[in-house]
Amino acid sequence: MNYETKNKKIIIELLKEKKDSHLTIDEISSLLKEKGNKIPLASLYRIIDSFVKENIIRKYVVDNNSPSCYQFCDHNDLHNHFHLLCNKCGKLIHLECGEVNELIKHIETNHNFKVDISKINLYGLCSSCKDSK
Amino acid sequence: MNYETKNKKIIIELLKEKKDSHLTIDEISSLLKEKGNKIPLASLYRIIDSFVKENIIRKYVVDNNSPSCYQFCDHNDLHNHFHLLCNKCGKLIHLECGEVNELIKHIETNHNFKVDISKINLYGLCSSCKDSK
DNA sequence: ATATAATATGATAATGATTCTCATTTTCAT
DNA sequence: ATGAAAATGAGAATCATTATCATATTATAT
Repeated sequence: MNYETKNKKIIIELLKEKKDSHLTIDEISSLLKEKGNKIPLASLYRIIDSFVKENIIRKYVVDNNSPSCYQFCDHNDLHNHFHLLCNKCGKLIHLECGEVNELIKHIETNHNFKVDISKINLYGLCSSCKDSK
Repeated sequence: MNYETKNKKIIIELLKEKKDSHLTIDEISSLLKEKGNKIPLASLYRIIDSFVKENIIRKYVVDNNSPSCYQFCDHNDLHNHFHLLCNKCGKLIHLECGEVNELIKHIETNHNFKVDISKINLYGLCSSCKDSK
């Protein structure tokens, strides 16, 4: 793995520290600035994309004109992680749920398609919007 | 439903005709031009977004910097119908699979979120791309 | 059918996330 | 330590999508 450069180390440190949130590039940039590390956006994108390719960081594509989110990928707890998005209030809900693996396994064996769990976004109504309607 | 305006009728006609492919806004624009209908991009986006909101058209967000795809959504085949999209070759696979209902039911009862099955798109690798890698 | 209110349109500019360029700097293998 | 290879920083460029706003079309009430 390539943790070699100074920037890469700084970034991976931060993302490990914030492993419970999913951050946009801008948020990551701000957090780095707070710690005195000004890394330009272009570099951030480059470095984080390289981590994504190496499966060290996971990328969540929310929608086409909102920024993607990134999160440190602890292989122990992230493999059941996907997202629910409320169509009404826009809330993003992280779901840690093993049930999804049944479906993925089924699709892989019966329909011969390898589903990328990190890209799963299910749309619908969150608890509050469901009731308020 | 609002099929009322001339543009809306033209667009929905085209998308019904092409219901077996998923098209980007640019592709739709070109197809319309070929038929002698020049509808500006801004209008296309507006109209198609309204169809998406009405569940007449389905939107696929492929990745953040590639254009979204749109496809006519026939309510008659929507029961267990959702889509697989290959991240490598871009192929769109229609899947009629009841298994997904287990997951949806689970999420609704255990996580209190009402999933809209018509918006489910799963991303990953299709059979040929899976092997060719 | 006509007048008026409501909504849709078209043209264009603006936005904003992401990517590209390229000269300079840092890293790594020898 | 030295040269090749890769990473960096700064800024501009890209490009899908949205916003703006004056005009045109559609729907509603008389």
